[in-house]
Amino acid sequence: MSAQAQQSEEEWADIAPDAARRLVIAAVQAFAERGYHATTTRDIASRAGMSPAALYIHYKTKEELLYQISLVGHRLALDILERPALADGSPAERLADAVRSFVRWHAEHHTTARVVQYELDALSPEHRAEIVGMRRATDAAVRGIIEDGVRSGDFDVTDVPGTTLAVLSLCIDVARWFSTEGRRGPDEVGDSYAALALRMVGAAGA
Amino acid sequence: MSAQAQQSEEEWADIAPDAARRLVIAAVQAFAERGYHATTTRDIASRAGMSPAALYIHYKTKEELLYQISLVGHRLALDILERPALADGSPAERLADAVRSFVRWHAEHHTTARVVQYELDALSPEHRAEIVGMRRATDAAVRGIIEDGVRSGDFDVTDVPGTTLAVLSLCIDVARWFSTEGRRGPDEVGDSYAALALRMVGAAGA
DNA sequence: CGCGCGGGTGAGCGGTCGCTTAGGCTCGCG
DNA sequence: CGCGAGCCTAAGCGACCGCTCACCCGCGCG
Repeated sequence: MSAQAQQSEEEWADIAPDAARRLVIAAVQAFAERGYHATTTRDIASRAGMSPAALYIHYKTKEELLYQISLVGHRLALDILERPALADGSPAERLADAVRSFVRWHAEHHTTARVVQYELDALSPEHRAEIVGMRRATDAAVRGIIEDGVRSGDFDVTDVPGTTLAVLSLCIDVARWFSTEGRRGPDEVGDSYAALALRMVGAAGA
Repeated sequence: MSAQAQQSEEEWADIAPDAARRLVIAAVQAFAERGYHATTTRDIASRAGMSPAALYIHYKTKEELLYQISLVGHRLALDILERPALADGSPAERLADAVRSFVRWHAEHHTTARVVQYELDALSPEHRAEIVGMRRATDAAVRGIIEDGVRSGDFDVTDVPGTTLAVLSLCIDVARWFSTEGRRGPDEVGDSYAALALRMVGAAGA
């Protein structure tokens, strides 16, 4: 099994049965490559090694596949950001931690992240509303760290919501441009972005 | 005429005849709202107030409409960035200028910018290659300013290409999240982002 | 006046889409 | 052994897609 395929298997390990997992993995690849609307259910099924009809045994619609991907992805993103948000340590350490791991995830899983971050509008209104709620939580996690830093005097930020948005925006956009062919790997980009984020909040000595 | 419509008219003023311009404006709105693949030629034509067949009098295919939009948009983006890149003044002034006006354009014309920045993959391979070439030029413009700043000692940057990418990435992502309903207008976001960019390059006193 | 031409229409073609239906195979289990 | 549950397929339905065709209208001009 290729390293890529191995990684996909781990990422979606808790989806059963096997055929449903293969469909999700196939859908992530297809959606990331061509976008949700340009992907056909026939393409997803054939990537997963089955007939077009088999997809509908495991998922009611194509949109439900996207929802599944979006839900798991956002849950993971929220986990990644809330760990440093609730941790001990200086605001600078926690912000650096949050940005580093969030960026590393966007780089390492950039196919999944691309679907999660850029295909939101293809969700049904109900599913979309649910996901938007989770995104508010990720925003609150980062904003909390920055507020702590401002309160303690470690950060110098006048517009906290605006800076929060900018930091998150910078991280999310990694999914758009990151390529495994590029000069830097996920770890390098994560470290570099953690330093950039500290500069953006005016952390002393950054 | 609404302020929005007025702005669209100005943005595409040099496209003639009138019907072709109306089609471009309709296509930009439709592509931005639903994405290229989810937009039908019938929808574009009806927004422009004509029959589905009329579209093909002015454009050979739906993709040619996207190409037209992408080409004009990228030309404008390149203009905006190259003016401060080639101007006199300190690197800090020039970088702030470039980021401020680039961000302002992405906010003010966020519907156009969304199409220009996020529908690249829907272009034909030939058209895509041409646009990618223009994007390399925009990257070079910003990199030039940062290199000048590093050389003069005004900036403190170890990874110039990486930082260039991050600054551009931050600006481009404005098109994704900016909304006219939001708290800040294009000018406020532009000023705020210019300051953030100066911090990212470690400009003295930023 | 008649006539060509640029810009328009209604109808529709060939193809593909998301999804359904009818049926078949392969197990574990009483 | 029989038989139901779970998983899968071949075939195809109805809708809708990008795009084309045959035809029409108003206007400038010899």
